Amino acid sequence: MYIFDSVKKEKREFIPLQEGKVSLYVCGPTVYDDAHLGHAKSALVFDLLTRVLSANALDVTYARNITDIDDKIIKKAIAQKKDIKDITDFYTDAFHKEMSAIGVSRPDIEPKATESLNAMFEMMQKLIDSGHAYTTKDGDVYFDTASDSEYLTLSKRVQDEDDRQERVESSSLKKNPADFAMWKSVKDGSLTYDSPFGAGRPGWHLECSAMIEKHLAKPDTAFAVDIHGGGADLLFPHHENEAAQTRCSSNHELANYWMHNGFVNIDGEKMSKSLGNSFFLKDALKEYDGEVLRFYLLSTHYRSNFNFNTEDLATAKKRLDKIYRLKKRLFGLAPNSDTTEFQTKLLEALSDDMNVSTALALIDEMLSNANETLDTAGKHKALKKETISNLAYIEKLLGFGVKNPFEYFQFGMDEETKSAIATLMEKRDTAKKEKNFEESDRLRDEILAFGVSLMDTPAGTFWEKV
RNA sequence: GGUGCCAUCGCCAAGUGGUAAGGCCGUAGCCUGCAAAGCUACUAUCCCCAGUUCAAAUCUGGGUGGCACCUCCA
Repeated sequence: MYIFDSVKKEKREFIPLQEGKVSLYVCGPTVYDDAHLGHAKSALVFDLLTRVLSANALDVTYARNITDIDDKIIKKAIAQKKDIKDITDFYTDAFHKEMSAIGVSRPDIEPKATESLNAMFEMMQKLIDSGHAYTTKDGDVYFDTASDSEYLTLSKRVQDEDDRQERVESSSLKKNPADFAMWKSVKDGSLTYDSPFGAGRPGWHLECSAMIEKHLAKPDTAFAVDIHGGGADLLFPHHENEAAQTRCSSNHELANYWMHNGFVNIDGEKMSKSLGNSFFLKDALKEYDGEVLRFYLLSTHYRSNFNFNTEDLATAKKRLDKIYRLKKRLFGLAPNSDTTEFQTKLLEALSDDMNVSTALALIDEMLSNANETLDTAGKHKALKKETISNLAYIEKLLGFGVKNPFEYFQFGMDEETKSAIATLMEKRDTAKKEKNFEESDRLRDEILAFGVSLMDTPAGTFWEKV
């Protein structure tokens, strides 16, 4: 298994801290709004990673946090006159449902900020005690970046006087403009959390470091976790700050391997809330099967920037369709348990820093071979079983082709339409048997008008939604 | 301004020193009552310039053009 380490900037062979085991931590969503395609991409990438690691006989412990304490949440709660928990519960639930729709499994551990406060307090106290953090007279707690000689080594930034962090966190009580808040005291009372440092709320970076320490870190290893992942934008300042907190409060560095996934852009522009061009997952799921979105978002290498457009999405669907058509041809057969050469190669491709492109090329090749064999020598039972087993392997490893193939091709069609189509198909069948092709073609046109395509096969006639 | 990434067929996209995977689209053919699906065949020398090397899309230098981060952000 090879992983591109985005801090060392090179592909490295993956060697776990503990033999046979992997700890993976990924920065999850802040639950104050609907998930967009970018959240989906990130979740998908690390979902695939866990599958590939597992297929390499590694026992993966995967944690992804839910940030349910945040200024934006508080702001929304005030604006909508709701409880914070109502908002965070709502979006957490929506997130889970949408992730499930694109085939993303739940992580093994899903810590919430609200449930990790004690771990955060502990870490803060350690940092204060060791001189890496300080309290201001306003009651804020800041991380003292000057106290960490390794600060900025992660993102390889150069500290300059024009540091932009100053612009935003302009508290004059900070020792250094680069210092970041671990605890922000709030005086108004209502929407705060109690702590040994007074009422307030934690800084965003703190929760990840604290959760990792609490849920994943082993005391005697050089790194808290094997792999830490997240979106490319998180490298600085988020991961830099996380790394500093962990480094200064424990005896290990944060992660042995860092993985950052590329961005999803729309029409060449970054999708972001401030630009107002977010494409929400829930909207995409109304129009497309979640698995199509999964296939599309995963079809480009995870580190590349991804430019979303519906034409490419349609192309991705066509490719996924081919998997399902083969599945349809072999429907009802049970797989055998042999490991085929195809499966070995597929895993090999994905084990090379998740080279999905090569994997897809292998799949297309397998699909062609199988179809060709089925066209010419349709009776070969062993070959059919082998193909089914290959398809099952693709399902397991990539999550493609997991649905019933007939239902897959009927995505979004209501029962009324389906039965109307069925009626017309019966009539067409009768006309065909009577060799009344004029009538059968007329009926076909009528069926096609429902936005489906029709295919006559030896096993009968099937329709697919276009 | 600082830092970093990228530039491969009409489109999407692998390949990171040994002579360009795959998909979509297109064309031709097989199959089909006709279609659809499936199958077969055909289509690029890798942004530009210079250099290193027996050999470069792949390394180095210089251009040009995109993009990202430096502020909450997947």
